[in-house]
Amino acid sequence: MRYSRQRELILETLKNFENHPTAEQLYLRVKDQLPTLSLGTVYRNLNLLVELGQIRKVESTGSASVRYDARKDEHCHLVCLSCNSIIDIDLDYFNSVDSKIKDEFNFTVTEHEVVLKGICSKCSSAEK
Amino acid sequence: MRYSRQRELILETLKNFENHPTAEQLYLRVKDQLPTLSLGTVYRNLNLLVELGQIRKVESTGSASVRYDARKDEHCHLVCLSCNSIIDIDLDYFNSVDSKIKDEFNFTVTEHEVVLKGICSKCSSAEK
DNA sequence: ATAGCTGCAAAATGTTTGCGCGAAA
DNA sequence: TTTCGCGCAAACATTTTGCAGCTAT
Repeated sequence: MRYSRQRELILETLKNFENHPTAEQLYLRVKDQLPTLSLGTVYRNLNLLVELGQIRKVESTGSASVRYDARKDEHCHLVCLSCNSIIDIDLDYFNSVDSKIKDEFNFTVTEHEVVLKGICSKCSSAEK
Repeated sequence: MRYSRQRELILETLKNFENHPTAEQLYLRVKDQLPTLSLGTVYRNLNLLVELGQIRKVESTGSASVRYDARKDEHCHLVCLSCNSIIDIDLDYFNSVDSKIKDEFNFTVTEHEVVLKGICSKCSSAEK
């Protein structure tokens, strides 16, 4: 794979993102530093980076578009139904589940997509 | 809500589906019995039934489109990466997780979206 | 020099919606 | 008779793709 400034900036910007942005949000922010950037390039590079295992997709967030996550390791997401923020949490809880599923269903788990939805602490204190 | 033959057939057909069909797949099958049916109606009714809690959406399956599930209660899905079949399993594993998350993050979990991907027993025996 | 990557625009895909008609109450 | 739901088609939103030119190697 050849170097490209676009890809470098896309990855860099994703890493520095406070949230888990959509392709569009990422596009807008990278565009500030590289105004000729096109949205197609963002999609192409995000797909590439996912294939390379350098970033991850976050699905099931309720939003229409896929969100991206610069964390490489598998983890869970808490999605706040009120403010739509996403909190990352570790996944140790599920280590035991895989072998149980292997025993019971003879199904070999290789990937976990876990999204728990609810109300975050900020929203639950604000909501009274 | 007013009765409609379309909605009745859509729900009925979903219940009898062997898989977890997409809106399109459901549309094609219901159309056999009601050839004037339109795809828009299928979407409208599926959304309605989800709101009423009579069916569920299955997201994160890797497929581009949402799949629907006639099971009303929360449960987990095992998605086979080889044959794309989806297996339903119960979710007792996670009951303990919610309170842990409440303690640790003060986040109140109300919905679980859990998809575990891997290789099903049929595919793992076929694949050698 | 020559792949490979980009920008652009068009296409593809999945889902929603406005409208006028027909059907349920 | 009065709504509500339908069929149809157009609109919409997101993502992918073909192509011609530019850029890293």
